[in-house]
Amino acid sequence: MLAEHLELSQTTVSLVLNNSPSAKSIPQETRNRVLEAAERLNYRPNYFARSLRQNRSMSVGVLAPDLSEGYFTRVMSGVVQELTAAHYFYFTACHDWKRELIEKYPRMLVERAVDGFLLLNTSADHIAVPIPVVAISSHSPVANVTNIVLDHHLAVEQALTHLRSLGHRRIAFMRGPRAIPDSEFRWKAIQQVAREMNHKLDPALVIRIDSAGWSMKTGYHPMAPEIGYRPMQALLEKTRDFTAVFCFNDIAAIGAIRALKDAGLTVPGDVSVVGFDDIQSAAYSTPSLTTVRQPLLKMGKRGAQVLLERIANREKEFPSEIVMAPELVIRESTGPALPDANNARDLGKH
Amino acid sequence: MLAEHLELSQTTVSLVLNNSPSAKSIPQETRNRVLEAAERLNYRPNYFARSLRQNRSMSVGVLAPDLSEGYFTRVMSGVVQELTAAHYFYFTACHDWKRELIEKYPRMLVERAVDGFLLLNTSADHIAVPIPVVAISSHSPVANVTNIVLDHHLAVEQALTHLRSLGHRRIAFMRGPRAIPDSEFRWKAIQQVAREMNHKLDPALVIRIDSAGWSMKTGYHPMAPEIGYRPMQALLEKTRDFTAVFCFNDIAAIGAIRALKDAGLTVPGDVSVVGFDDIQSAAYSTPSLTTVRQPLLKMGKRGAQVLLERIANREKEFPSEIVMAPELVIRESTGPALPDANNARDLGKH
DNA sequence: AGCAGTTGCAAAATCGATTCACTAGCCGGA
DNA sequence: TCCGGCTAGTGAATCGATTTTGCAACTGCT
Repeated sequence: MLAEHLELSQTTVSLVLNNSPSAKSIPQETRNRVLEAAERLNYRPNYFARSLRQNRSMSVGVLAPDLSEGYFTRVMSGVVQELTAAHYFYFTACHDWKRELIEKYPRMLVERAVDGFLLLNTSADHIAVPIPVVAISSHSPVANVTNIVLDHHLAVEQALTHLRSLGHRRIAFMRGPRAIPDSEFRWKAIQQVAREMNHKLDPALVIRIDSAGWSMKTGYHPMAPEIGYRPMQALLEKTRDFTAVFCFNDIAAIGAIRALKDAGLTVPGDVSVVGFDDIQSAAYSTPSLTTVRQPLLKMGKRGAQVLLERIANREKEFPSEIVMAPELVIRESTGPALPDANNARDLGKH
Repeated sequence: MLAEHLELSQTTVSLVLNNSPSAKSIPQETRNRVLEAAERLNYRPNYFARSLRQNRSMSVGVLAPDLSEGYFTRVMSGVVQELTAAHYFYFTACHDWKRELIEKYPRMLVERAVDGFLLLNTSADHIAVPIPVVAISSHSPVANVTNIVLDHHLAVEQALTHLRSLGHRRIAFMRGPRAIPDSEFRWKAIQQVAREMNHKLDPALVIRIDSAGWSMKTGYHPMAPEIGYRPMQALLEKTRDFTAVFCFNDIAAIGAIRALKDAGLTVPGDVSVVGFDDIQSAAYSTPSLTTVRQPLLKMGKRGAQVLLERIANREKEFPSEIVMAPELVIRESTGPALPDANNARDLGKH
């Protein structure tokens, strides 16, 4: 503010520059003088001083497992659109699925005085902060947290309806890693929808991404199709009595397809594969993936919007859950079931 | 600090908590009293007040084109390791190759009082900020900027030596997008190494990622193999008189491979393909990619280290360039050249 | 003229730390 | 005794804004 000492008091300058309502008594001519001087001297208010007084940082913390391409990028691109429009910036912290970091980073960011918190794919259960929180793809009914979730029931319904209408009855299901909040939720939806559709769920056809000594904590990389390759390989060793598989996400689907090919099966000829998310490469892999698209961009935007509203109005009540609709994208990896083709081959081996 | 008014003066408390050297005259017993009270009351110094006084924010700005999986993730994971160890956080800003944003974001972040700047894959040319800057994969000799670069001469040498030792002589080269600083640098290296190795560069076999009305500004997505598919397709329409192609990056290589397959050629049977970067999926695509690995993690770590040093010591002189060594990773996408095989087929068409 | 209400601005408090300048008390040596 | 130096702190300035309070001058109304 020193620069302005040439003319008026700090008060006046502050009122004018912030276009404060109580500055209505200041005549246009004085305003112009101030604005012109600020422009000329390239005046920028000190961020710390302002934040100290107003007690807000105009920034939020984003807590995510990692910076993976598929999920993170897409969601963040929606988030950033909203934040930028509101003149907000964000700190990113990746917890790498480590419990210790999941608890430490929120504390550190609160000390950094972030105005709010955005959780991506991370359970809000163990996060206790005195600021607004919005969790995307988490399902914890925690007080003061708004969850932005996908309608998994609808998602599963779309996938299953598609597969069954192609004649598939023996369908394998791939469950997600325990650490990802959606995993359990998706599985519950699968069970319920199967019941509703009178579809028989065979426990022998259920595989897990993080089974058998393989978990997020040991060398998990979200972009590694390995997460789908291994469980599919394991399944194929036990049985080939299925004509379709519903994968936990697109990366896993790509890995599963490779495992199927390596086992001498064709996709979608012998086995149809459905992915989840619709990441960019889903359209580009061979065969291109039929997949349940999550409106990730929209989820990011909505999440950021709600967070900003919560920040602006800390008293108001906000919904604890906002549900978004998925959309089935049909591409090359699904096709009609060859009736009992696999079954026959399987029997032929005996 | 109010809480501490129970006992001592602000000064004392501050000295003790910061373990300041001038606190040597404070007896251990008093120290303990202060520390114990701070612990008990869960005291956290106000970030703004402290930053205002000390005039540093303990955070840096990261300017990148986008949040793509391949490059960004890998580099940032190195960066974050160093920043976290030094108790720094970072703001991310993605300029999406828009000149306007490339100039705007640095200004905004300087107003946010970041202590330094990290540029990823972004030219430092148009960035004028009064704080330390480290640019990773930029080659602009700008004052006060340290560039962390790859040894492109060595990189090209490794790739070319590999291909030539497999018998390849007719090699196509894919140039990168103009907007990416490495593109021009890589191309210069290719020209020079070719000269040194007596390798004939045929202009008819040089293709560009952003040729023909396709640039970063129109729908570019770093994860879209399309960036390699289109130029390869265009090349194949003109000639098939080549046995290998050296792609600008792995994503483009994956796209190029798909274009080759769609044209009825096999990889590496008919054409060998070399990528660049060694992103995660390079090892998982079919065929797995032979590629020049950039030590991205190390580049990120080194970049962050230098930036932190520059911040800690604003006067000292720092090198304007730090060069890192690449490493050729040989996988399935390259193989021996079939002597004149493609040539023959090409002639056969006439 | 007298009083209320508005206009146009300034002084000073405030936000919560860090840091500079000082001092009271005590001890030891000249 | 007197001075210097050490111990164990304290008081006040400072960082740079925002915000509260105050107040003189003017305007308008009766």
